[in-house]
Amino acid sequence: MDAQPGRSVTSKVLALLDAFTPASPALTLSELARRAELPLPTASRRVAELVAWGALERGDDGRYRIGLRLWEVGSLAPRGLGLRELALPTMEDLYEVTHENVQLAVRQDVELVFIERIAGRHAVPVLTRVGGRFALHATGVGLVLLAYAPAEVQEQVLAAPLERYTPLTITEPGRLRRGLAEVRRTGYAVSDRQVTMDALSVAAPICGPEGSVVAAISLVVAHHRADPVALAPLVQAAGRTISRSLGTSYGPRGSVG
Amino acid sequence: MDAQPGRSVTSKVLALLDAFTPASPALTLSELARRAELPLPTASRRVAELVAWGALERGDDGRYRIGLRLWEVGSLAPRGLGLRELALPTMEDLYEVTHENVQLAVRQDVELVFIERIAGRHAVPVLTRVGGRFALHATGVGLVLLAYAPAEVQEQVLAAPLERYTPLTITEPGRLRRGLAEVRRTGYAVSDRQVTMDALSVAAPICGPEGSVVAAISLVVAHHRADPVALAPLVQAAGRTISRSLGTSYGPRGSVG
DNA sequence: CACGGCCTTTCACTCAGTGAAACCGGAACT
DNA sequence: AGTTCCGGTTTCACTGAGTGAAAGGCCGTG
Repeated sequence: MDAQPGRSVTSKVLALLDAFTPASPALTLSELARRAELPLPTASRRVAELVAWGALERGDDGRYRIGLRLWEVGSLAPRGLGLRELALPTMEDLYEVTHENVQLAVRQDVELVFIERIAGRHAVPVLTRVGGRFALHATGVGLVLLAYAPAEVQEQVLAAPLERYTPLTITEPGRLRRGLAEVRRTGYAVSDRQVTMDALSVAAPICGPEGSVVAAISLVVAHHRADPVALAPLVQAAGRTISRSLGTSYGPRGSVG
Repeated sequence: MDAQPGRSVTSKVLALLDAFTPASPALTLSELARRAELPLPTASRRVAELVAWGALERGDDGRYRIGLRLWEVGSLAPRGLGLRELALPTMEDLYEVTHENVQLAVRQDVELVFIERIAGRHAVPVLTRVGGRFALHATGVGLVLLAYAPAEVQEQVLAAPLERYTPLTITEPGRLRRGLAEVRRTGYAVSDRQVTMDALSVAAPICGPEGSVVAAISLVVAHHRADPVALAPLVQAAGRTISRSLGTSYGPRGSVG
C-alpha cells in the first residue's frame, strides 16, 4: 500500500477495466498494471479472477481483452439495450429513406454516449463509435441533449472551457446558450461543421413516458449536400416515433426557459 | 465469513453483477444481496462502489440497474463491437433485400451469444435478445457455430441432454451429428421449427483471417413462407462479405471430419 | 548460457473487509 | 402519536483476504 493507502479492492478491479480504451483494447498484464497503478502481482491476481469470470479474455498473443461476458452484462443496461432495441427499426427506416448516417445517443453526466449508429456505406465517414463518449456542445445529438438537460448540467458545461474541433466550433458560452434556446424553440438542433469540416448533423429529441428527453437521434450528412431545413422534419418524425414506442405522448418539456 | 469462507471480494462484486438477468434487470439491494448470497451490509458497501464508478445505477424507484458505464466498457469486447461494427452494413443489405430478421451470433463455450439483430417490422417476432445466450443445437446460427467448433466442444454438447423446444427439435445425438456433417458439407445450416413452431432459420458461417469460423449470420423467416434453398445463397453471400471485411480468403476449415 | 522481458508464486505482515447489532426513516397499521 | 414493519446504512471490534518485496519459472534472443 504505497500509491493510495486504503484503496479498495473493488476500485482496483474497476481500475483494471478502465485501463481498456477504444485506442488500446488489448493490453499485456504489465500495461494493465501500469494503467491501473497497481503492483504487478496484485494486477496478476485480480486479472486472473476477472478472466475466470469472463470479464476479460486472454488472447493467443497473451494480451488481455474485454470479454464477451462483460458485454453481455452491459447489454442489460436499460438505457443501452432497451432504447437501442426500440429505436433500431425506426433508425433503419430513416436510413432507408436517406441512406445517410443515423445516430442515437444519450447523455451521461456532462457528456454523451453513442448507443447505436447506422453507418451508411456511401455516407460521410463519421469518427464516432458506438459505446464512445463525446462532448455535448458540438454534435447535433449533443446540442439536443444539452438543451433539454437539467439546468445544473447546462451551467456546468457552459462554465467549463468548450473544446474546439474545427474553426467553426462554437466555443463562446453566450453563443452556445442562445443556440440551446433556439433548439428548444424549434425542437431540433443543427450542428454545421462543428466537429469536422465536411459533416453536418441534424438532431431531434426522444422523450420518455414522463416527457423528459432521454435520448437524441440524428442524421449526419456531407456538409456540401446538406439541407438542414428539409432533413429536420424527417429526424423529428423519427424521434417522435421512437418516443411513442417508449410510451409517451410527445412533447419535450424543457428545463430552462 | 460464514457462507463460503475465503470468498474473494472480487468474486462478490462479480456475483452482484451476475444477479442481473434479462428477466430481472432492476433489483433492490435486498434482492441483490440474496442473489449474490451476501450479507446486506456487505452488499450495500460493494454496491455503493459500483454505483460510484457507474457499473450500476440507482433508479428513482430505489432499485439498482446495470449502468451505462458497464455497457461502454463491454462495448470494447472485440468479438462484440468489432464484429458487430463490421457486419452491420452487410446485415442491413440483407435486411433491405429480404425484410426478414437478420441475426449475428458467436459461440461462447457451449452456448451462443447474439451479437446483433435486425428485427424486421413485419417479420416473425423472435424471442431472442441481443446479448442473450442460447443453446447451440437448435438455432441456425447455433448449428453453424457447432459444426465448425473444436471437437471437444461438439462432444461436450452431444454428450449432454439436448433440450427440446418444439416437438421437432432434434434431441438425439446421432441425428444432430449427421446434421452437423451436412452443415459442413453444404456450408449452411437450416433450422426448421426447432425453436418455435412458426419460425425457420438459415445460417452461414463467418470466418476470421486464419480461416476459423468466428461467427454466424442467419435469416429467420416464417416457416410457412420459407424456401431455405433459395435463401441459403443470400445468407452465404452475406457471410462471405463479412468474412472478407475481416480480412480473410473465404473457406471455413472444419475441425471434425 | 547469460540476459531481459514478462508473468506467477511464496511468505510474513497488516489493514481492508467483515458481519452482528444498532441505527435511521418512511410507510402502513392501530 | 404510537407501534411495528421494511429496506437500507452505519458502528465497531475482529480477522483473514489482500498485499508487495523477493524469489522463481519461462520463454525468446544475443
